Amino acid sequence: MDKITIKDIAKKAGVSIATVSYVINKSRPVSPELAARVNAAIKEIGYYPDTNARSLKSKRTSTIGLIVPDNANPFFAEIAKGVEDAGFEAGFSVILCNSNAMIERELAYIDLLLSKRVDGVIFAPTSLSIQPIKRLVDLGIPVAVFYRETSGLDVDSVRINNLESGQRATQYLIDLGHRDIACIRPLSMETPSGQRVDGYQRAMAGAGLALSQDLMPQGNNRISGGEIAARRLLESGKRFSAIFSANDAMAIGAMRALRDAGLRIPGDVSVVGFDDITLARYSEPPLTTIAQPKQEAGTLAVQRIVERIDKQHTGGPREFVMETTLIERRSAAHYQPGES
Amino acid sequence: MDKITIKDIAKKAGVSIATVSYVINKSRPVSPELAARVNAAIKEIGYYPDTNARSLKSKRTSTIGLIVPDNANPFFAEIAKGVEDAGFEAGFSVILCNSNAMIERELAYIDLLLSKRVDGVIFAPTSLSIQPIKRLVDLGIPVAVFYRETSGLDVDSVRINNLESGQRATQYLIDLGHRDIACIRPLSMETPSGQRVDGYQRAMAGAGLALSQDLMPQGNNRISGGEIAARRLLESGKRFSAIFSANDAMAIGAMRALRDAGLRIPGDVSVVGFDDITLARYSEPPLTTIAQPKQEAGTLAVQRIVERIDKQHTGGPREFVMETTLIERRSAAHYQPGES
DNA sequence: CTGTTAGCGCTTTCAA
DNA sequence: TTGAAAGCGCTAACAG
Repeated sequence: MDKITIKDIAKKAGVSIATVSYVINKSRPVSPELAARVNAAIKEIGYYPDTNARSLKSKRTSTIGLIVPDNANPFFAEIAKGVEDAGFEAGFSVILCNSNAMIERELAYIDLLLSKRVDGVIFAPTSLSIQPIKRLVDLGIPVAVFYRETSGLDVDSVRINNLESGQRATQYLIDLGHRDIACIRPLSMETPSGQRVDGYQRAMAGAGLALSQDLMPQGNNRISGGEIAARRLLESGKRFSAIFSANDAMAIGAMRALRDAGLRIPGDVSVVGFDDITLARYSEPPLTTIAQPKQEAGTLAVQRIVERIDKQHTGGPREFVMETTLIERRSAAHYQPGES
Repeated sequence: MDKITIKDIAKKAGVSIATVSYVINKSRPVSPELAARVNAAIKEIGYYPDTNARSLKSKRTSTIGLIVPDNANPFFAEIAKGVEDAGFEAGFSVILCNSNAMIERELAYIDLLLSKRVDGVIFAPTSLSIQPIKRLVDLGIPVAVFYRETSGLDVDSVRINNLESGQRATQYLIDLGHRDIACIRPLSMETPSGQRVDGYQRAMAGAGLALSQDLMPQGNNRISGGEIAARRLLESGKRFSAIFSANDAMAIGAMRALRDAGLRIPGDVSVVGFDDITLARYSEPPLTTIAQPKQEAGTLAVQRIVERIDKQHTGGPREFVMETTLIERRSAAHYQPGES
């Protein structure tokens, strides 16, 4: 049962291959009888048109590439899910590419996607470098990027307002009556989570609250980093009644360290995170945090890219800023004078 | 800057397109001078061979399809990661397909993958039906399946011994001195997690312990299902000092219900789960559970499939049974006489 | 309404 | 050592 082609079914149906093609694609009227014969043959032989051969002419592969740092990270897993789902809906397959946060691997995958002639690429970049994106743009491949500014390139971006959201989280704490608010920062400020810290600073300044380096320890963006940062905070001797953490993982680590030190949450110190990872809902106590749409981000990226593929959009770069939401759970409460 | 082809670079280098092809694929010796000219042209123009066109002749797409119920589920996310990683290593792209646990969507994706002429399919089926797999096998596409018996079809399977592992988990509890051991079951016994319950029963029988339907409530495989099941257990009035849950999610739900009822874990009741999901490490208390390799499963599936693609294996079905490991955390302890 | 045929970009005989 | 040319499976003029 070797490869069956359009020819086989043409012969079987007693028509020309052109006719077969036309009934398959409905790209030209075909008499009912012939159409019926063709369809019957297709069904009987079990024929699947070769989309690659088709692409050769049509210049369209109906395939998009998705490059993320790590699809096992729940955050990107959600995004990937959104992309896959919207892609399927729109008739596109998605090639899954993990960069493992290595720029060389991003580049390698881009070459591969280029060779596969994907119609577009959805990209969650690891670094600020525009090199990988530029490669794509220069070749005229539609690109959508997550959580980055478009930095002058003609690509679409889907992101949130990190600064504003960080500000809002902090303001929430301020509104709760907290004055001495610490902030657990990421290692680099040139990142999305770094901008959240800018938001923190802006909120503090807006409320006339003083900033202190001692109250802004850095962490590695993971649970362990949060633990260490919180311990550092405790050791500094500075008083604080609340913590805003630039991401949930560090917030959860911080809560653990706080509890280990005998502090109650939110009794002694309130904690607000950022991201709304799955764990946030199940942490002890459940974490109040800023949620950003993830599946929706994937969906939006697909829409943008399809618009470009279909030439519905040919203009310049577009930015789509998604709304974040503050999810109130149980790790933050009104300030109540006490120790610490 | 329109599509550039092998012709463009042939012209630029002043050679025939055949020569270009040969230097790209090193499929025939080419004089150093020509090779150099060609490579220079490729570099300068920025040429990427069209792998689809290539596939047309070579009958190989270097692409595999991965069908899972939901890549956002951490379990399948890990598997997908393993597949992607091993695939990249082996020179294969992977097309991500979520079936959303719907057999029609599995079928739809299979048709799509067939049309894309993928070299193989890695499949985590939703149902026991062999219909989807049969379609692939009949067309001679290499297939690897997760967590299912091969049921007579010529496919490879990568799985764990659920029965034995369930038995081991239960035996662990027995060895801890527990006699009255409950079991939270899935809705259907015709599933991998159902087999774990068979293992539970076997262990109980082996230890001469009686089974009771009251101690075997069903759950929907999610946290909520575990909560409800545990509550039912409590209401039954039957005494039990330990619970084996057919999966972690339900175990975590059960622990929550138990705590809400004022019971201490593992003081009053020990709990053992199955799967070792991420949450298990961070639950309160951290959950003792059976871990099954996930990324490794993905890697193994890719290996098997590549062996078939490369015709290194042409025999019949193969089963690869992976080892599970009992991860001792803090939700299970020695039996100590008390209430409940 | 239907069939013939020229490619799409590439690989690979077959000749030179 | 190199090139010409015949396809791979399909689409889409171009002719009937």
